[in-house]
Amino acid sequence: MTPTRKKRPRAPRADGARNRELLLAAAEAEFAENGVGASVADIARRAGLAKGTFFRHFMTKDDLVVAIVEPHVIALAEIGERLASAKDAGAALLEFLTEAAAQRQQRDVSALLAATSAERLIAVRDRLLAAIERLVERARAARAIRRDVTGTDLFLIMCAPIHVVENVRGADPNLWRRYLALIFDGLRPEGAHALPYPAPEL
Amino acid sequence: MTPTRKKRPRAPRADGARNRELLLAAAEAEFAENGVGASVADIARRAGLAKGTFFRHFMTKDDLVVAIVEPHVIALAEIGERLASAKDAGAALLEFLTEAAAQRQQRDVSALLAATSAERLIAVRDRLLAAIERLVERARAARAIRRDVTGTDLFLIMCAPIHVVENVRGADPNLWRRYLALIFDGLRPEGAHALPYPAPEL
Amino acid sequence: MTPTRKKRPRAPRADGARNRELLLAAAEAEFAENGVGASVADIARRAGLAKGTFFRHFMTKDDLVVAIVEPHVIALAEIGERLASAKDAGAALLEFLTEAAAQRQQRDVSALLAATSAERLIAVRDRLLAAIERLVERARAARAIRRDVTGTDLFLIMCAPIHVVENVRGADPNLWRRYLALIFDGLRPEGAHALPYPAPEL
Amino acid sequence: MTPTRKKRPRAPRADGARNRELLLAAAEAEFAENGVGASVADIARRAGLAKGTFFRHFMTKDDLVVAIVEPHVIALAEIGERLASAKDAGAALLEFLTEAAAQRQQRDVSALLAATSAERLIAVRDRLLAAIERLVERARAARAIRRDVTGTDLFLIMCAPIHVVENVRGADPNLWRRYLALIFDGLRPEGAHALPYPAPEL
DNA sequence: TATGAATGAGCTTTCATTCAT
DNA sequence: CATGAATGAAAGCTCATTCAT
Repeated sequence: MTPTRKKRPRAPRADGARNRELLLAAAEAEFAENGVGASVADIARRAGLAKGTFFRHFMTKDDLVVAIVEPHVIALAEIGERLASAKDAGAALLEFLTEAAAQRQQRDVSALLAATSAERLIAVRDRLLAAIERLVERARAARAIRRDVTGTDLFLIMCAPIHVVENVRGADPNLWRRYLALIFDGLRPEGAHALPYPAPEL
Repeated sequence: MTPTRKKRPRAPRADGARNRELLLAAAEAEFAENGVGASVADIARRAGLAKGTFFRHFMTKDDLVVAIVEPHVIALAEIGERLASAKDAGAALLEFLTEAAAQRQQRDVSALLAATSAERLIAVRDRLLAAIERLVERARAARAIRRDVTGTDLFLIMCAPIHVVENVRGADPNLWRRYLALIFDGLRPEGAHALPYPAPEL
Repeated sequence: MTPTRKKRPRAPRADGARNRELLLAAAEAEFAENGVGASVADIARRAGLAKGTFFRHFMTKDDLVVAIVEPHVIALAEIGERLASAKDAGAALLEFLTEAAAQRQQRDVSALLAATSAERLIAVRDRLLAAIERLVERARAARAIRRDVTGTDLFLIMCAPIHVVENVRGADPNLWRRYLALIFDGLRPEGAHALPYPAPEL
Repeated sequence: MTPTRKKRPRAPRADGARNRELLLAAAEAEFAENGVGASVADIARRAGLAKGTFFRHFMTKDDLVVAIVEPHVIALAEIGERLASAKDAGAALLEFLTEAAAQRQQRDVSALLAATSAERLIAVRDRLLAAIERLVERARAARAIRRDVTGTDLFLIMCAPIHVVENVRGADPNLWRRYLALIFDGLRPEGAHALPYPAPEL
């Protein structure tokens, strides 16, 4: 009595929301392996869905990129917001940067972010920026970091540890921690030299 | 066999060497704007030449990438080699990094380097690496930088200032100097903290 | 990322299997007229389909050639196998050759066969070869053909009647029958002269 | 005092006629190796000349093909004409066919011939045809061949031995002699069966 | 709603042909 | 006259996107 309409097995009554997740997961994996150039066809296949289904969930490939980046940015903002009430402001900032880098072991948010005309991402970016700003202010007040670095500086430098390591083939997947430590030492007040050029606005 | 008909008046016959430069310049501009994915057609158009002309000068698109990157790397290596005999080893290293970043305002050597199956680039990369190694050793001996950073570290971190600034629209074209200064402060012995993970080999 | 704009109204959606046939037919016609060099674009146009559709059905132009040749070869092998049990072994061989030539009025299997890196065709070719071998043996045993011709000889000579006639413009489409008869007379025992060079192996 | 106008050595005062020969030889070699698809650039390079020079001597690539085929056809016609006065008419015809096949060990005249819109070749073809006609008549009169084969038949069948062997990789370069013998046996009066379809006109 | 066949612009590359030098 | 740089029309193939089913 269970009607079988299709010749081949289909995903067992997969509702829309589930498929969207499937696609996002597949895309994230595919982007990690092959970069943002990964084809929609490959993503759909990896998700076990048809190309048409992809375009039901994301009007363009660009939308997918946004949909991937956005929650990462939000998650990061939330981490920042949570750490804003930590006792040790310096440690909080370091932890934030660590989380930021750890989140995208794979391909970089900033790369994806650059791959899109991200009108929509600006809102969440600003939320992240605000969170970082707060962390930086507290760390500065606690003399944990030098006076002359701003939230924007941190926002920009946040991805550097991953970038630095990006093209090293066969490197330890935690290698970025080395460069985060190195860069973080540059943020400390000890041995700070005056910076040329003021911090930018975004 | 396959006849080719003409439509537009012929270009006024330019000198070959000049056209090669035109193409390199166009490619550099196009890569800067649209990444390495920029199409040969666009590059040729920007150079005011036909697609066929492109392939007279570069057998493959890959060859173009090599042709763009190689002299940059060589020039950098030469700068490094020259600075190896400077009196102030710390200042020499800083100057090297400054030159390195200044050279490619645009898209990054390391990205281009990654975009090619660069058998031929490995040779020049190793020359660059050797030059950096020397600068680092001398700076370390002069206590201008911390003991625990290696030439490889410098090689990897060298492009970071540009990367950091890459996606800031409408920023001061010298903004990277701010981040170079910040990162360089992290290399100094003062306030250095132990680094997790050893430096990688290339 | 790269948007695609539409211009002409969409084709009225045809069934996939049907389009594959359309493409095969178009290709066969195009190959017959212009040789294997005929372009994919022309084949698609002749089939009333877009280029992209071609590559959905045949991953490579080579695959198309295989797809065209293979069933012909198989059909021929089957004819040969069927005729192996005929009473008159000499008549059977002649009939086989007649069918072989009749099948490809157009461009030649052997030419197409040569145009491809036909890993996959070798299997069917061997099956055909085996069938021919059997026919030849029986005909030889029945003294219907001379002792010194082999299956390989027949395989090679099989296409000659078509070849001979290939470039005669405006000829009777059955003209090849004349040359098949002529060639077949050369295979008979009567008036056979010794052959220089042994038959080749394939 | 010997004026040196050029930077690089040039062909030592090569006059036009010589270059034409160079190009023809190069083309013949190139066609033999790579088929008629061989590129003008490769032919010119092999001749040690520039592409421009090629087009001074042959207005189109097609003209080259004609220029290559024509002398072959003429040579063949001359052989035929010479053999027309041989004593043994049957042997003369066989020798003619042998020479015909031997001449183009490499790529086939008929293939080249098919590759061109050979208005110009028709004249020489007719001369060849006439020569063959004479040979056939004499052979027929001498009862060396069957009554029902014509000069046109011979003209058409002339290339078959080469064709048959064309796609056999790694075969003895004289293998065609086997098939010429086989086919020639079919032309003999002994054991001749009636032919369906009359001989064509050209 | 999900599917996947169809689409066509675009990609890199080749090559006959032209023409400034 | 010879040269070889320049041209641009294909060619084979990919891929985001559309839409009939």
